[in-house]
Amino acid sequence: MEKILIIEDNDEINKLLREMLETTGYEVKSAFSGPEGFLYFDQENYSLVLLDLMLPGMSGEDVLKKIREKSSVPVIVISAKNEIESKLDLLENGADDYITKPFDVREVRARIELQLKKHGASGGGGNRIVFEELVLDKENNTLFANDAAIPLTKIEFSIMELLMKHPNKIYSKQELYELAWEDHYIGEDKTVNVHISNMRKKISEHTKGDYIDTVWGIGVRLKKA
Amino acid sequence: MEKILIIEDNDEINKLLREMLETTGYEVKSAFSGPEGFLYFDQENYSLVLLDLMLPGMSGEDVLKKIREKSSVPVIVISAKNEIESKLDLLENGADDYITKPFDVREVRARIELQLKKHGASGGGGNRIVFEELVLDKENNTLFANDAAIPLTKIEFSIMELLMKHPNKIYSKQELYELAWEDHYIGEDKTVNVHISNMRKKISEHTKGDYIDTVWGIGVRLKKA
DNA sequence: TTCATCTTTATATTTTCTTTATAATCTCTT
DNA sequence: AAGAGATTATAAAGAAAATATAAAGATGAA
Repeated sequence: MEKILIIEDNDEINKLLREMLETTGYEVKSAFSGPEGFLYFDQENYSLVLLDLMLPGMSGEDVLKKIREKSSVPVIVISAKNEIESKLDLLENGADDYITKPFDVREVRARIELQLKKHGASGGGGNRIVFEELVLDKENNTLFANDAAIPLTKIEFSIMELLMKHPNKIYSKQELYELAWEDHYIGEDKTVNVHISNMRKKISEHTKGDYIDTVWGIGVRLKKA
Repeated sequence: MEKILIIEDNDEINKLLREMLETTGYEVKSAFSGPEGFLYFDQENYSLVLLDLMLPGMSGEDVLKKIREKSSVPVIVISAKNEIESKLDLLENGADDYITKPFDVREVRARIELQLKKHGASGGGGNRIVFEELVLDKENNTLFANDAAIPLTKIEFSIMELLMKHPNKIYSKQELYELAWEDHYIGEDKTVNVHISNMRKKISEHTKGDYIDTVWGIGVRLKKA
């Protein structure tokens, strides 16, 4: 189901949007400040963001900028009429469309559907998997720990993807090898060990523990730090 | 001076738009039927077209189609609310934006200014995409870095356009090949590499870094220098 | 033809992957 | 609880794969 993130500090407007979108069949998350919105954005994989410009904590412009550092998710800016005219370059800086207050909810819905259609067609839906403070971002081939970007190589990414898709599930080295390499297991588990070791090193530079847990004699899994 | 063509059969709305635009400083031509509008369009070079959907003589959709056979001038569609929802694909078929009736004239003005800005403010032609200090100008097949003009070849332009449309998104060489060449991937990535190499050379003559970032084993993307 | 662009070829460079060697850790037995 | 044997960890070297770039050849339009 399409998930939409609303970042809007006005309670009533937030609720209005939320109800309209839920009725239409979207899953909705509401945030009421800039930092809160960005936090949510980081934790889940949204199909679209509705973003107010005047926000407490962090301005909408800054939220947009931070979102754009990681993702090309469609963002529709909401703002007062007089604001928008001076903010035209927002659309050059990453917003996909804008809507002025006061708005008609049907108008909002139409523009959301348009953006979703556009982005769905061009195949640009960046997938993310989240586990605790780790976010695996397919669009960037990058693992984020808190806000630090940890670039992963192709194989590292494949392994991490498996582990994060099913946290706590134990993968044998044979499974990891066959799934990440898409090849048959020849009895060589040394390679897998080296990759895991390298990842641990990278991850623990940015977090307390590395999240990769060895289950002796069985395999590895993703586990709370 | 920017010339705007209004194609709208309702006398009052036409007049309202016309007066607002003239006050704002545009030169305006009013048409009241589909064929009339297209006739005017053919005779002069407009910077933007405001197009009603319900028109006598020829539907707005058809007018848009005929305009698009000749020109990429920005077109903003105006229509009743209930109409627009079923016409979302209009924007995929050539419209650049839409406005629903009843509208606020300031809203119309803002969207017109946005489109003019996007389309390069001059004449009726090309789009511009901006990323950091890079500006890609569709009209001249040219990339501007700061103010230096970097001429791009056709294929170079296609690749750059893709990269700039979704900064940070990683494109595999296969994607680049298929999208820029509009052809199927035969397993030849060497060509793509050569083009990217050539572009890097051109770009870095005028900037600190080239903005093209290689993600080893995955693809390339546009990234902050 | 001539010019510019595109593709191919060949070689250099860079990054990643695997192997090797050695150290550390765990389990199990006594 | 100590030690053997097996398993895993890590660093570093070597092999393999992917990419960069220059230059030659092919293509196609004016």
